[in-house]
This record gives sequence, C-alpha cells and structure tokens, in this order.
Amino acid sequence: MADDEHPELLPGLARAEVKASQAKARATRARKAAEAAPATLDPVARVLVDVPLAHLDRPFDYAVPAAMADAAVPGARVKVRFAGQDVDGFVVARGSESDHTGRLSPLRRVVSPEPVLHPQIAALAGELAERYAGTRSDVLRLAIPARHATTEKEASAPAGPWHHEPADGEAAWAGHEPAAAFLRHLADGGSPRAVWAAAPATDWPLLVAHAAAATYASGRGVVVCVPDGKDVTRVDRALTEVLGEGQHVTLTAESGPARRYRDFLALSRGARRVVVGTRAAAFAPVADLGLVVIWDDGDDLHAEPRAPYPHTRETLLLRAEREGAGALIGGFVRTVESAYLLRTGWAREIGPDRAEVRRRLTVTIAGEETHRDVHARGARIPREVHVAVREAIEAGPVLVQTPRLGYVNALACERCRTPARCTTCQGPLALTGPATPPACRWCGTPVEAWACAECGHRGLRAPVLGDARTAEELGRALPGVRVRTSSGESVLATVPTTKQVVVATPGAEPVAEGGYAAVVLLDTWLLLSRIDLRAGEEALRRWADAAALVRPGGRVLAVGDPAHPTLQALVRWDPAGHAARETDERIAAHLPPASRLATITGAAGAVDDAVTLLAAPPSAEVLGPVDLADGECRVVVRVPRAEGVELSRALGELQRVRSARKLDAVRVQVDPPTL
DNA sequence: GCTAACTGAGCA
DNA sequence: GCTCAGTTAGCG
Repeated sequence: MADDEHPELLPGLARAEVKASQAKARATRARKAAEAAPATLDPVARVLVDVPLAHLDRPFDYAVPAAMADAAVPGARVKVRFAGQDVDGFVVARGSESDHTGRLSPLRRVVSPEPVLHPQIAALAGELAERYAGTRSDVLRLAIPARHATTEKEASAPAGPWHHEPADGEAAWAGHEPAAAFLRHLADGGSPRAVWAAAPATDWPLLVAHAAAATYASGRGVVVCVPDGKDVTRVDRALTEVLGEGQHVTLTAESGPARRYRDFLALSRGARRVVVGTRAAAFAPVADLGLVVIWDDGDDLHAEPRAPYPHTRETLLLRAEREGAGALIGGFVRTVESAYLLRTGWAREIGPDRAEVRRRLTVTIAGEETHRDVHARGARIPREVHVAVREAIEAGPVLVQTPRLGYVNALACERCRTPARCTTCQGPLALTGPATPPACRWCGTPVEAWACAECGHRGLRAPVLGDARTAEELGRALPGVRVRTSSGESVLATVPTTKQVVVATPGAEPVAEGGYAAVVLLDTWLLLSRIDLRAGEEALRRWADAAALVRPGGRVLAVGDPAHPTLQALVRWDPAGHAARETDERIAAHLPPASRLATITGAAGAVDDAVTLLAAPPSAEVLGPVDLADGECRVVVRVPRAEGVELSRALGELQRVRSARKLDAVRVQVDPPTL
C-alpha cells in the first residue's frame, strides 16, 4: 500500500532507481567483461580432460579468464566446455601461448584452486597409460580421490614434533643381510633397491617402519603399499611406534571419502611425507620421495581390477625410477617378477641366512592318509596333526589353515588325483549334498559307481569341506579348547596369546601376539591343483604367509605329498630357490617376466579385426583366439621382453585408432596377472 | 562419449 | 529452396 500513500514520490524514485540499476548493470557488465578478458599473465591453460576416449588422451588448450587467473594453477580441477558439453579436467600447465590455431574456449569454472594433480603424478600417469595401453584419465581416476569440499576448507594439521632418536633399525633387522647397509644408505640420502625375503616369524611391519624411518631421517618421504586394510593397520601402528605420532598418514578405501581426502591433502600439501596404504597409495603425492615399499607383491590385491589394470609393483618401481627413490620389495616369498629384478641387477637381495631360518621355525610334512570315504565325517585330518595340535596347544595358540570352501569344488581320484569326470558329458563331478552321490556339474547326472578312467580306482578324494567342518572336527578332538574360525565375511585381525585353535582360510589368518605355537597347513594339494600359471608360486605364498605367523622357534606341519617340489621349498624355507626355478621355467617357456604378454578381449569380430589392425613388432606371436563366457573371445599377444615397450605402443595406437573410428571396443590388458 | 555441421531425401 | 532425419568429423 505504500505506493498509494505516496504517489507523487514514485516517478522520481523510480527514475533514480532505474538510473542506479542501470549504472549497476553497466558496472557489472564491465566487471564481467574484465573478468572474461584473458588473464594478463599466462592466459593459456593446458587441460587434461576427463573423457574416456583413447584418441582424446592429450592436453587441450583453454583461455584463462582474468577472474580465474589466480585459481587456475597447475594441478587444479576445472570444468571446461568440450565437444559441446561440460567435462571435468585438470590444469597441467599454464603458458603464454598456444599452438592451437583456432580460438580458445575459456575455462568454464575452476572447481577448486587446490593443486591435486602434482606434476610427478601427471607424468607417472602418462607413463603408466603408455605401458598399459590405456588412458591418462583412467589412471588419474585411480590416483586422485574424490574431492570433499568441507575437508578441503580445513587446513592440514602440521606434522607433530619428530623425536628423532637414533632408531634401533639395525637391531630390528637383525638376521637379514645386508640390511644394515641398506638402512644406512637410506639414512645417508641414497636410493638403494632391494628384494627382501623376510625371515619367518618376522614382525615385518616393524622392519618396514624402520626402513621408512631411515629414509625420513634423510629428509625424504616414503610410500608403503600393502595388500589389504588389515596390513595397513599393522604398518600404521609400527610407523607410530617408530616415527612417533602425527608423522604419517594412511590411505585406504575403508576410511571413507572425507578421511581419505584429508589424508591425501596432508600429503599433497606437504604436511606429511610418509604414507602406508593399499594399492591406490602408490599414487600418493609424497614430496621428495626417498623410498617406495611393497609388501607381498604376489598378492593379487596388488593388481588393479580397473582399467588400465596397473600393478602396484610396476607403479611403484616406475615411480622410484622417475623420482630417484630407493625401493624395497618384501615378502615371505618371492615372485618371479622380483626374482627377475635380482637377475637383471636392478635390485640387490636382502634375506636371512640358513641358520637364522632354522632358528625361527621347522617345517615338517605329514603324509595324507589314504582310504578315506568322501562321506565319512572326521577322517580328513591325519592323526599326526591331532597329535601335533594337542602338543602345541599347551604352549600357546595354534593356527590351522584350510583352503576355502569351493576353492576347487571338483572331485578327483583318491589315488592318482585325476579329476573325476562325468561318464556322459565329461563335465566335472562334485558333491551336491551330504547324503547324495556325486553328480556332474554340467549335466547333473548322478554317478553311483564311479571308477577312475586313468587307474580304475574307485575312491574319490573329498573336496574342501570348509573351515567350519575343520573347526568342528578339531573341536571334537580337543574338548575344553576354544576353536574359532576366521574366513570370508568374518575375518579376525588378531588373536590373543591364550590357548586356542584358530581355523582360517588362506589370506584370512589372524596375527597372534607373540606368534603361534604351531601352524598347520591342511589339504595342501588343493592349492596346488589350480590350473594357473602361478599355481606353485601362489600356493607357496599362501603357505609361507601362514607359516610365518609362527613364534620364533615354533613348528609348522603341512599335510601333503612330501615329494612335491613346492612343499619341499616350504620345508627348506627356500623362497629364493623356488622363485629362481620358476623363473628358469618361465624363461624356457617364453612366459613373463622373460616375455611381455598382453590380452585382447571382446566380441569375436572385434578381436579379430583388432589383431589385423595391430602393428605389433615382427617378433610378436598371436595365440588364439579362444572363446570365453558370454560370447567373448580373447587372444594373447607375446613378444620378447625387450620388445615390450614396442608392444605397448602398438596396443595404445590400436586403441586410439579404434576409438577414433568408433569401432567396437576391445579390452586390452598388458601383463595380466593370470591367464 | 557428445555436439554440431553436413548430407541427401522428400516436398512445395 | 526448404525442412528433417541420418550420418559423421572433430572436439582447444
């Protein structure tokens, strides 16, 4: 109603308001124009756009509006117009001019001035993309965690005062040679590289922490990658013990987006320089990198399941080379890849001598008992094991490793171990229920009177009955002793030193404080029966990882065939010898690491013309194609190791050409961990 | 991937 | 000469 009360004032007021608002609009327009005008200093931003197309994996230039001149720093997240739509990207550099002849589009928005893509990580992403025939944007998706705006606003807490006491690293590493020299070299600012076979019963997280501390003492940063969250927790504790509070961070998927981004920023901003984490930690932006560490590089968790499928070991070793850092590749066993690093002289060996190993544990083999009925209950664990468990339990906890239910679920001949096949369709036989005869897994035909096609024997070998059955069986035999399980969904991280039996599946073995009095490995034949390139290496790894949890001087009992070379390697505790033999075999068979393999997977037609299009080096062999599930097929391309770079380049070019021509996509995997 | 520009068919 | 669906080059 104010309008009615003062009608005479309105025109004047309106005029003034219009004038004012016009002036304001002019000012706004002028300011907008000024802001939209290109920045005076370095008006060009080179941007890596987040598009999934191989042929667009290169930086594109954008004009930097004056308003964004300060925020669009190298490493900043931006939004840009690309092919008519808004896409995310990272500024990789600023410059005064562009080699692009057309007009540059302006940056749409600087999402945040926080420089999250460090130059060394951008370069690493480029190198990895090349090596794995993928794109930088795919690698960056693995390397840079999602932004968390609230967290970004907070300042990173500065590292606490570092009480640099002369850490007793050399004592912790005692029994490993030449660990003392390795630690001293790190502390002096050197960058030694070592493949480390840890002695059994070693508290390895502590040793890793001391290596980190030696590097930290030289004023440099450290990246430690371990297979899973359980191991992160262990190394985290050890680092706190050795370095003190607030010197390092952890990077795992488990900690959630806010915490993860906070820890990432602490490294990115240089507030911390030591990190332990799972595979994504390999990309952590640690300043002045002095050492990379990978523990148990044979664990398949180190193989990234997302494109372009980089392996943590390769990522870390590439990084160590680029950034001039040292490297420590540790484990209770040795992969053929790390054995190869020793063979080529890239790294030196660190390990215990025989006397030290003997001091720490003894491994014996209990033969398997024959004449077992598939349906019999309680006949699976040999008497020798019962005796050993009963003896050891008086001294402390006992670990029993039993392969996972369904790990291999086909039956085999009890005597000669030939897989049992269906008489109708040759499909694998398996148990379908506790009281039913074995049946074919393909056609379902039950088999009442089976006889082995190889040797005529009529007994079938029991499949894995699972940790629950094993626990039950042991529980009955040991009245009054606590028997617990650790497997699948309910994995125990640690168990106390009290008298108890822990039945665990491979990889789920809890750590016992002070170590187990004894470790029993059941059904070793099952781990060996995997049809895989790495069956032997993987079986030994899983046994050794469990066996190493024994207390110093403890006993390990494995149930299996004493003549099997892999079990013998366990008895002698000789991971180096085993790896060397496997490597020899691989070299003879033209398999990695002596060769470089890649697979091309997809629809049959697409794979076919991908092979035609591939300009592989002349020495390349193409194996296949073989049909897989879902109408897909796969070829394997193999070249001598020396031509690996050339193969990667050809595969990358293949992907760029295919994406530019919009041909049906094929999945390329360089160095697949298994075939 | 997406968009925008380009192509030729169909029609006034 | 125009619209419109379908095709395709190029993405700054």
